Amino acid sequence: MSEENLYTFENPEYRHTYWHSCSHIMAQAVKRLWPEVKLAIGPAIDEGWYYDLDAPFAFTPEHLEQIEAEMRKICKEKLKIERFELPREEALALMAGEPYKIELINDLPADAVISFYKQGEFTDLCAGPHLDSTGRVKGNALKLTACNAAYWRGDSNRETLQRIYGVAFPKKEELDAYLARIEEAKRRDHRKLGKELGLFMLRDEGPGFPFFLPKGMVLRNTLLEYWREVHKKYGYVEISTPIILNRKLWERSGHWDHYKQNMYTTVIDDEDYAIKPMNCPGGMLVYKSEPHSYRDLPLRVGELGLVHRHELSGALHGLFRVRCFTQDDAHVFMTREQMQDVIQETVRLFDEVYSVFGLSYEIELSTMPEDHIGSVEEWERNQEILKAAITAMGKTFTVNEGDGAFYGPKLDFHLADSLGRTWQCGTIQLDSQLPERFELEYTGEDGAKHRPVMIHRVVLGSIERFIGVITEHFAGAFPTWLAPVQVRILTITGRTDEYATQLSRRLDALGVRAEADLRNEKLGKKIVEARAQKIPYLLVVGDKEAETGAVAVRTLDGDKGAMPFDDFTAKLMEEIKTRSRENLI
RNA sequence: GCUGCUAUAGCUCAGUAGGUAGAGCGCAUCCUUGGUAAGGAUGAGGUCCCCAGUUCGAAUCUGGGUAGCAGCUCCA
Repeated sequence: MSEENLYTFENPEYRHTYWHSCSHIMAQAVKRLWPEVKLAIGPAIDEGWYYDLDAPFAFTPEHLEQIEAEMRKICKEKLKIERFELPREEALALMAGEPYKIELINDLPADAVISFYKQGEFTDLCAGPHLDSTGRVKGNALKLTACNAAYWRGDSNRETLQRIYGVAFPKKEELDAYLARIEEAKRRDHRKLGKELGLFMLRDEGPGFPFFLPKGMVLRNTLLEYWREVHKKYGYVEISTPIILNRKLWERSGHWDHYKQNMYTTVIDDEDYAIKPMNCPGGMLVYKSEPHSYRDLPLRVGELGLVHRHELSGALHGLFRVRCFTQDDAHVFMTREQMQDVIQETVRLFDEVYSVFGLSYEIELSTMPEDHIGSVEEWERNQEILKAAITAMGKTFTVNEGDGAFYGPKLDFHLADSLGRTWQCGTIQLDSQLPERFELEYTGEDGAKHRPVMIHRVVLGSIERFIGVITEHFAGAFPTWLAPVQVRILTITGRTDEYATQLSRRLDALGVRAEADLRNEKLGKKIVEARAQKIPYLLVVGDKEAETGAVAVRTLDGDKGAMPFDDFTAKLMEEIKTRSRENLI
């Protein structure tokens, strides 16, 4: 980066510094207004900053406005921001009234440099860096966006603090653009669209257990039809394993010890059972049900498995976080030599599926967690195989230390939607532990018994979450192949009812999801309602069209004019068949 | 689970200093047959989330639940 660009907002480091200084200005404003408030930490984040505060009252939107006003004053005061360092004892003395800062200082290593930043009457413990003056921040382009709870040091056993979030830009227009983007995201919220489009619902009777409605079910089934097609192509077979299985199985798999807090359990005839939170143990039993040869490997076994997990009530969120969901699971059993090839083949399958939806992704490698089974050497070996496989494909990844499944390391695929937000959907988990626990075997070329290894993998993740993601990604306007209703025929007067019904039947015969709106309503109203339902194709049929066998086509982009019905269907069928994301008409 | 906020018609929301409720959309019926973003009239819909308490009287106040929202923690 050239010298003159260092101090522009495009430079992530400068942006970070700018927001970090904003967090100090906010803390200063809070201390001016309410000196009794204790400061915890206040870093810059991806979009803005926050500061965690311990206040004897709850901050309201009015409080936030007061703080914003004080912040603007501090910007205008153009206070010089200066760094200084202190030995530990003096640092503790300086922060005497701030218990959280004292704790932070006490936790610093003995040889740490303890630095402070001072602006006017306000001084904060901070590693920096910072802007050189509060005057650098444009007071009219900052906004405090929310106030919420956060645990001190992210520990749910410790104090709950109040976290105030803010964001700021060098220009007012940029702040407005940011706020407009937040509004757009709200407009696309799948919970709102799901209700408006009749896709799914949630009831008090089953918190976190979604109901799929007829339209949502069409979407879901269409998605699964595609899933089955792709998996068949990649050599998968499909199975289905029971929802409820005996405790002994879960003890053997390790879930009873490592996952019990999330499992629903029940007693049947005095025996403990668990409702499956994962599909793998059932899959193990299927593998073990018959002998296997090395010639059968890799053996790719898919299962659209319904799992139940007791998630914390506060974690529930529309279809993104539910308590029962269908995983598009699969287990691939293989020899050690096949591991890299299988992983790469799986990534190619992921690429194929995600590209159909126009979703890009980032890969995260999660390594050994504290609560794990298997040796450290085994974990490290498997982590290296995952790294090598994707690196050889020219893909990059970030590392999430200690976030693997209890039985093995994993690659998580975080999908970015059209607003750039990311959601974890796909995952590839490498596992040599379950084959060990279940004593899986195959007969090798040498005639001896060998232990296979396996991957657990999902592409869509949970069908529910994926439907939520694409609902927001497409803002409810699904590509035609996925749309619950693909074509709606709109009549202008009752004179063309018969023609409309006839077209509807012909589309039906072609396998197109079509319906006719014969209601005694104005055309304009029919269009408004069909647009609200995001139906991709509207066919307006009046006397003119009925006479010539034509249809007047309208898409969500507008009026496309009249064309012969057969021309329309030819293009429509092509669009559906190729699963195009663009209208071909 | 934790902190804060919220809960009124199928949906989106008004409202009441405590005296059993309203709009728009939707729905039903009637009139209207209208060419690309909402034609008109009439009508039916509510245990104002649940349970206690205070009160002559609670949808409104208080307490406790439940669910939702924002975030944290946790996660597909």
